[in-house]
Amino acid sequence: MARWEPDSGNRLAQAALELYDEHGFEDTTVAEIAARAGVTERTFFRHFADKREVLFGGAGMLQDVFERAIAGAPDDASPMESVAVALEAVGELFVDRRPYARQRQAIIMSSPELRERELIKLATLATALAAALRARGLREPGASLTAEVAISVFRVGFEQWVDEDEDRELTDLLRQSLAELKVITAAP
Amino acid sequence: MARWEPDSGNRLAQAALELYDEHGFEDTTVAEIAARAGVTERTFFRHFADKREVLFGGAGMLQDVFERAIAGAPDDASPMESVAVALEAVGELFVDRRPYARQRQAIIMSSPELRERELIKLATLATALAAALRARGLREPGASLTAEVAISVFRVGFEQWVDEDEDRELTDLLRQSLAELKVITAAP
DNA sequence: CGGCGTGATGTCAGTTGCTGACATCACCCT
DNA sequence: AGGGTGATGTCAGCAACTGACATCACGCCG
Repeated sequence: MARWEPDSGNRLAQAALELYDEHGFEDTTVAEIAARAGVTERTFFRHFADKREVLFGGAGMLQDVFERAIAGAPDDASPMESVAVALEAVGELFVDRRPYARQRQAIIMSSPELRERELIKLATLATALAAALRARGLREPGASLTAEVAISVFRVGFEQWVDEDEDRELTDLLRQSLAELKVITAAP
Repeated sequence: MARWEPDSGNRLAQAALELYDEHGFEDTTVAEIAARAGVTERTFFRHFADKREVLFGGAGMLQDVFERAIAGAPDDASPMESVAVALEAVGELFVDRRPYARQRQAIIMSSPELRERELIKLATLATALAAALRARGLREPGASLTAEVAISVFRVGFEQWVDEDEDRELTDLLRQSLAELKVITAAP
């Protein structure tokens, strides 16, 4: 018999999500999370760098999909075309995830500390995208600018998807957000 | 005679800047900052919400200039034209400030915690810009998208200005960054 | 089969960021 | 002259995080 229940990392993440939802982020203590997961506070900090990080386990996957899509776009695709390709791929990633995304987003938006963490994750993502675009031959500052813009389009579309009541697909909203951007920047 | 030396807020900000520069952000303690400024730790927290905030006193002014410029742009200016106007105004704000901006930026970039704070300041700024654009009649999601893009252009230009060795004006780099954006989004 | 390294966890003590409650006292206004 | 006020000091305390060391099931190797 195992000395401890397995999967303590996931149990901690689940417990944290529940408690942040029930009592709010600031009013839940790491000790409470650990207790609900059946481990020690120290164990929490062995799995997650800090109290915020426990909500951002999926960031790596998002970045992977984004990077791979950029790298895999047709060789002759323009920067904006490769962004469009990437946004399609990312849209797929969230299919059927709206309830979870909504709960998580509500928690994040309720706490400035968590918003900060979310922002740095997106900024890191933008940095990775810029590198992927440079690998395709795009130069600075165009690469960074394109990457930033891609993230902006993603963010605006994503927030709409999470907030709105209708059941439009994320992919649709991302396409629409991108189209809107082109209209705006094309105007004199 | 005054009971205490005046201007403790500024003294604290100055002491913090020095110490963050000398020993690094993580390795300086609020007690040290307070000691150098000749006050108590408690007084530090009366002036600044936390250890990071002491570096961001200027954020309010930046936001003011941005908002006023958007609001003051010609009535018939397109969204991108009002962004251009705002970037001009903001460029002026930093004239002769490069040494300070450089030192501060080096400190911020050296610490993830400080980068997070910087990002949320820019995000707040973007929110304010979106509101200013809506006040001019622009609708969502165009307003948010335009605001985000304006911040991206600012950020990319600003970082170039801080990093590069030549002595180009911030205004020039912002104009160039904006032009680059238009090229990118205009391509198919 | 038995010892032995290993990895995940527990235990404990300590530092630091940050907060609430209350005291002090120069200054200003009346 | 007296009372109010604002900026500061003092103190106690919680919670986030860290380093050092102990424990012990498991699996490998001889």
